[in-house]
Amino acid sequence: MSRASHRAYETIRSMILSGELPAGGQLAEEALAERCGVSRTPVRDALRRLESDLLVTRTDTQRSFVADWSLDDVADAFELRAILEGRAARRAAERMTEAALERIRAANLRISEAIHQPEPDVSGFLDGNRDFHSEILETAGSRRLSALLSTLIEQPVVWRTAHHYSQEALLRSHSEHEELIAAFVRRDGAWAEAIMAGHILRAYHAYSDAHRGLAQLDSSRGVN
Amino acid sequence: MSRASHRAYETIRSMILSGELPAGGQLAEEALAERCGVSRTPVRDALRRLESDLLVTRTDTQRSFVADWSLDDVADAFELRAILEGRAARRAAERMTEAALERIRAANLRISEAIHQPEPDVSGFLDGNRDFHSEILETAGSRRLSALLSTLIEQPVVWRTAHHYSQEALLRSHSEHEELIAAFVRRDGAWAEAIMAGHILRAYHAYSDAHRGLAQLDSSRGVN
DNA sequence: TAGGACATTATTGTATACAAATGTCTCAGG
DNA sequence: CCTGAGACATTTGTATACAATAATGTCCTA
Repeated sequence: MSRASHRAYETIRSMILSGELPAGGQLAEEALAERCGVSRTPVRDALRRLESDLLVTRTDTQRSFVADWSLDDVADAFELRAILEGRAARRAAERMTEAALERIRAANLRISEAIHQPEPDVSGFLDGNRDFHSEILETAGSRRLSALLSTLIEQPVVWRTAHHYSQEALLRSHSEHEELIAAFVRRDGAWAEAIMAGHILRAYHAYSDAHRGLAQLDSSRGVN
Repeated sequence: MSRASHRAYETIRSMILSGELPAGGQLAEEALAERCGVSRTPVRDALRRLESDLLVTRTDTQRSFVADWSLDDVADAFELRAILEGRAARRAAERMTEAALERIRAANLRISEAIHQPEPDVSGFLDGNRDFHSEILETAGSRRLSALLSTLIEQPVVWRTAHHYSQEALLRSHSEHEELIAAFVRRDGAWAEAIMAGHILRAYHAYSDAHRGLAQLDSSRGVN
């Protein structure tokens, strides 16, 4: 993707993920064009793409809005992710190479370094986590599966909540990754699939707990 | 979607599905614009959309080509479809209403009429089949699941091969639909999921058999 | 003749102008 | 006070011109 178009996509996307553009808010092409410093044409491109990522929705009259993720939608996405990423883990285990295994181990090592600190480095955790999962997806070797999962991984609400995960949840995540690696070492697809599905569903509940906590905080402050 | 843009999408899509635009062939925006009778702008829209449907691929230098589906890609897509559409059937069974059941029965009745003829009406079968599956998807009530499956359902090669299915395969499909309906009547999600997964995988082999037959025919004629 | 620099052509990207559609506000009439 | 028609403002869709980039061809040199 070319310069202006790419910039518009990245800019709008990060504004949505960060919450700078609030859920449910309208996205007018011209306003976005100005904020991105490009013309409407690349903005329209970006909106189409974000729509297929389900980060943006459109009304029947073609107005764009920041997608509003209800708790049910998030649960839905996690459920599908558990199924598909489980399948990816199975395929990855069956096709695992030493080189890929090494990269996966390295990613988990970075996670370990990020979380074993008095004040956990959440961004470091998220980066390592992304690498860990995307290496597995790569090894699974199915373009379709990658395409399907790409719309499920980045969710605005989840992203913003990550900074409130307990250290315990982060440690648990790391140790589940270790178990996954053990399954890869043994090339045991069924095992890898089971662990991965459980891993994702546990992550859902970690999110759900953190989110409930935040919602409570907000309501006691009269926010929202 | 608006007039010109929609027309471009439909036109290009049907040219790809019908094989009028051969797999691997380049898609130049201006040429397509002329054939669709619109300007490049809506054509670009359409290409982006077709790209997210995986009917079109792009090189790293932004040239568009008709996606070339290898046999492995098709197998891959069917495997994912079996998983996801199985899940959809489970959810549909759990949420089934009388009204939806009636629409599903009606779709299968249309299929029955289309195939119980000396010369089966394949287009009628395909239409009824599409309705049957989309009613189930609707009843499943997951926007995400619908979005994921939409990229898996229409595959050019499969589409073109459908006209060579044996009548036996069509009859079998119809009777599997009946069994699915029985699972819906009993609101038995697990049963529905199992039948649906089997149904899709059987459809894959029906395709694969028909395709192999065609390929043999082509090669004996020196085509391709 | 092979290979590489340059010019040429083809193709895509971006900006802009205008058309079409949608949304909003006002105000008259009930 | 409500309602709806119509004018006005806002927003999106489309066409087109031009810029930027990639592909192709040509000619020169070794």
